Amino acid sequence: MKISTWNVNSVRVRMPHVKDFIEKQSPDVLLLQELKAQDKDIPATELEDLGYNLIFKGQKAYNGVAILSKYPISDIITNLYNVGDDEQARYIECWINAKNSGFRVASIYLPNGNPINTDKFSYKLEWMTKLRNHVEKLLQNEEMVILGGDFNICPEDRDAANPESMRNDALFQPESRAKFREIINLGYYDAWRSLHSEKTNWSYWDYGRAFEQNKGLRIDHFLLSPSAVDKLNSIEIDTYHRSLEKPSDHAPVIIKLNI
DNA sequence: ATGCCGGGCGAAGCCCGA
Repeated sequence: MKISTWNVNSVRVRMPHVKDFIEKQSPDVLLLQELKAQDKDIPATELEDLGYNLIFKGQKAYNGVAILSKYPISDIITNLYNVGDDEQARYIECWINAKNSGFRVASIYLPNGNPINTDKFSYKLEWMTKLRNHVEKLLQNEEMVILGGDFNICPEDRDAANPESMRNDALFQPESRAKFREIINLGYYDAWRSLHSEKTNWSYWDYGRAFEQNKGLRIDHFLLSPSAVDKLNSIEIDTYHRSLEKPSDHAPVIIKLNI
């Protein structure tokens, strides 16, 4: 089972890259973030024609998340808040009816939170509390749970090429990291760290010269429930699709599970 | 280094990202 997450920074602009990625990697499940399109402007038929069932939550200009699956989809959730409370399209979750064993998967676009000392940072922390409370409930069912997406958190200093330049960044604040650890401490495993205790790698590079200088951040994560991490076989970051012309500023992250 | 990128919106310049 191959599952990938990718912040595409506009699904309409990135469609050629998304198609190329699917042709080359053919993931069973693909989680997308930052669609930057309202529902009616999302190229749904085009994506479905690539061989996927599709669910999404769009929003005008900002955010937007989707799940593509080769297997049937059910039990969809599109909001961590009460209905009508959160208009930002940052969360979508479903059950994947895979052949032998199903699993739950979420596509997450966690708020950036910059600049700190503003309501944007407060919103980030509030949103993370909502996420924590929700994913805690998911563990109670003892299902395989796979949380993937752009978490906008560097879990540790070694998850940035230049930690000192990040000290005042919302992605690096002790409060942000503490909230992230709260989720880990519920019993979720950072897939990258589960397989690579020392090795560092980036999933995001700022536009400009950051990619050629390989100065990036590791902020796109897979968090796996105990029964899911038991099946984890590999994780890789697809830098090829960051190297193309007109790329997203994020690279796809790909995990393989023995299911 | 904070927006010098890049994208959306809407038709110029501002909001947002990390």
